[in-house]
Amino acid sequence: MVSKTCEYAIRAMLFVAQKSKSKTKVGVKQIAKAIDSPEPFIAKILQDLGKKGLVLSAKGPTGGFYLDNAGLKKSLADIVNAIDGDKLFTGCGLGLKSCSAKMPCPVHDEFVVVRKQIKAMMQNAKLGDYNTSLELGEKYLKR
Amino acid sequence: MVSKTCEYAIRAMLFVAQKSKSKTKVGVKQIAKAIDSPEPFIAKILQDLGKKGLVLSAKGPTGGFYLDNAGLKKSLADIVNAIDGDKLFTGCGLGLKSCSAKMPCPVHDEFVVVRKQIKAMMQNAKLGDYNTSLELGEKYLKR
DNA sequence: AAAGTAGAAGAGTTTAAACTCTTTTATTAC
DNA sequence: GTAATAAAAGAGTTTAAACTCTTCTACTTT
Repeated sequence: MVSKTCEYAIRAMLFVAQKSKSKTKVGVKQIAKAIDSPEPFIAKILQDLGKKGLVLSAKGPTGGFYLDNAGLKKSLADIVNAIDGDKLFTGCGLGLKSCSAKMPCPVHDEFVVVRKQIKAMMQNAKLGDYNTSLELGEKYLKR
Repeated sequence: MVSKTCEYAIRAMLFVAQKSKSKTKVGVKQIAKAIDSPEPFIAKILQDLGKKGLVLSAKGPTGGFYLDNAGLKKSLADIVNAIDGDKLFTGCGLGLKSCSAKMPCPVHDEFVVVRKQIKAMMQNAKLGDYNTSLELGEKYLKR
């Protein structure tokens, strides 16, 4: 559905979101541990997301990654778009370049419906929405 | 959503299905041309599908791949399952191994809904269902 | 039976995603 | 201002998916 890179990105961002609620910045090491991912790899991903304005960071001691209130309102769709592009939301289900309403692949209509639902679901899911359930230990970011 | 291999597989099978309606067997060369895919690669894929009982084949002159009536009733879900496995239908949206109702990732519930829809859509889409629209040139398998 | 066609099988190459390592630069605490 | 800390940046490696090539085997037509 989404790339592995994107999966790591979402999990990392959900963790950063959780910590940002209490104004805490988190380092790469802490994030990697929390989501069980290769440390240098998640560093790369977060740098990329930082460049694209989806996460804030501070260097030096007490530094780390964090989100402001605007950042907490970003959606999963924003992350997916930043990492994987909009292929998931708009691409053809059978990989055809020119697939469209005018020149549809056999399953075009069916896929349009499903893709719309995926997009809506991901646009509706905001990074800040999961803080409480993560805090309560009802939801997990690793294993 | 599905692997490129799987996209080729579905397109090839839809083409074979179309030709099988008129009891015609089609060779790899013809299939590759019809769906615009690398010929040796689609050969591999079809061999694999043949081994798994999803397509029939005959060697020698006038040979090729074809489907019987049972084969025409196979669904896209069957193809996806044979090539990509059931990851798309049952895997975790964030890549967690142990994600389940008991130990859910943050987006578990949302993904369960969407996956169910994808599965239903693909189970409902049978290989033989598209013969007429392909014949009429309303739907396309390449470009 | 011979010739030609077509799939089967296995090994091999290419490419892109996934992941790692090293060096640099910025910031803060002391 | 110095030392420690943490992210930024770039280059490099590994792995798996995507794709290719060659040889073999089976079948059908003449």
